[in-house]
Amino acid sequence: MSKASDIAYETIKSLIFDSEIRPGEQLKEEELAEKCGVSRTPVRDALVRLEADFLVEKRENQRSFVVDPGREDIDELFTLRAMLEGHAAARAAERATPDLVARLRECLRLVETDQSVPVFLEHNSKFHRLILDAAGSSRLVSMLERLISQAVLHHTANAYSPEQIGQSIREHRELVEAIDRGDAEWARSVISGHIRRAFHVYSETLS
Amino acid sequence: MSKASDIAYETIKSLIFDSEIRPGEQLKEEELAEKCGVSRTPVRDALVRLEADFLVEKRENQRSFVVDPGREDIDELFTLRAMLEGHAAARAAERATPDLVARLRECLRLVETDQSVPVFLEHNSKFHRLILDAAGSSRLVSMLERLISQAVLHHTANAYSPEQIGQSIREHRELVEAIDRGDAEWARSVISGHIRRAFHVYSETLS
DNA sequence: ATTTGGATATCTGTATACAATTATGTTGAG
DNA sequence: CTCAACATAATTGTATACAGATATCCAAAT
Repeated sequence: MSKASDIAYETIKSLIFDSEIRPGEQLKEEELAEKCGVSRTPVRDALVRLEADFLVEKRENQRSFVVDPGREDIDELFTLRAMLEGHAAARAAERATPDLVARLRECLRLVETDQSVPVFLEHNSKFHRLILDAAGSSRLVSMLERLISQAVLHHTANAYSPEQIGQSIREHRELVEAIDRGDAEWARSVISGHIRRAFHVYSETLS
Repeated sequence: MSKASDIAYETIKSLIFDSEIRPGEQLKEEELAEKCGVSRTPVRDALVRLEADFLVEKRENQRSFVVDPGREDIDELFTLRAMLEGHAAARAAERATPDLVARLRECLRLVETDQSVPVFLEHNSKFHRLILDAAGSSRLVSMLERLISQAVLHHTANAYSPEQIGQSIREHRELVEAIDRGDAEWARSVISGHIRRAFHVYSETLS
């Protein structure tokens, strides 16, 4: 997409992620246009895209709102993610190259040397991204991107404990081994469990 | 969405499904605007939505084209659909109500009395739609809608022979039984197989 | 014949004006 | 005081104009 349209898209997305616009809140085109420094036209483009990302919903009265997923939605979200990402991992294992494995290991190594939360979060998403790309299915990639951006929405500042980070890293390590050996089903199982566990960690911060 | 925007969306979609615009062909906004009887603005809206549906792609040179999925893409498409629709069927089985089962049976009955291709097609999609709605997950619904809206899948249906229609109906009947008994895994297996089979039917029309 | 340069045409991106729709506030009747 | 009906404001939808980008074509040079 073009410049102004992209600016609008990224800016609005950031506003949502940084909770400067809260779930359930209304999005007014003119207001957003001003904040983004562009006209309403690219803002409308961005809103349509954000709708496809499940980040914004347009209600019957034609107004746009930031989505506010309920507990049920979040459960379903993680389930779908586990399923799709499991599929991605399986495919990645089938098509694994030495280069991919090397990159994954590098990613792991960086987290292991510094297990602080921000470093972990950064390399965590990088790790998942590598696997996703390795699956080599553009549709799968965009579907998962949309789901993941949803999950992040409610859970930006999640408090991972050191033990939980340790467990995550162990799971990642196991996943790399599964991929390295080309064992698709092993890879699928590991990552499904990994995501289900993440769901429960998240669940507890809710209640 | 609004009137003109919806008209553009539906019209362009039809043009693609009816092969009046072929895969790989360029979509020119002004040309489409004229065909739809609206201005370029709602056409652009429609194009962004069609992009999210994986029906249209915008290349680096900023031009829009009808997607032309390769054999690999189509395989992946059916795989994803089998996975997601399997999940939908499993959920539907878990939450099955007598009303849902009755509706599914009614749908079946109508096809059994008249096994012609058009009647089959209509009730086929209605059948799948019922299950999808029964799964009760809005994200799952829209993800599947996007996958199903692929032109390929539409063209598949026309290739069904009487025996294949018969087989499809038998599978549907089995699915209803699985749902009626609340057996999620049975439902998942039946529909996965159902879709994988559809893939091979389609595959043969290709070569 | 092939390539390079640039003029021209085509298409897309954005802003803006105005129309249509939806929300809000106010007044008056019961 | 409550509610309906209307007037007014706020917001979204669409068309259009123009600017910017990309493609196309043709001529001149090698």
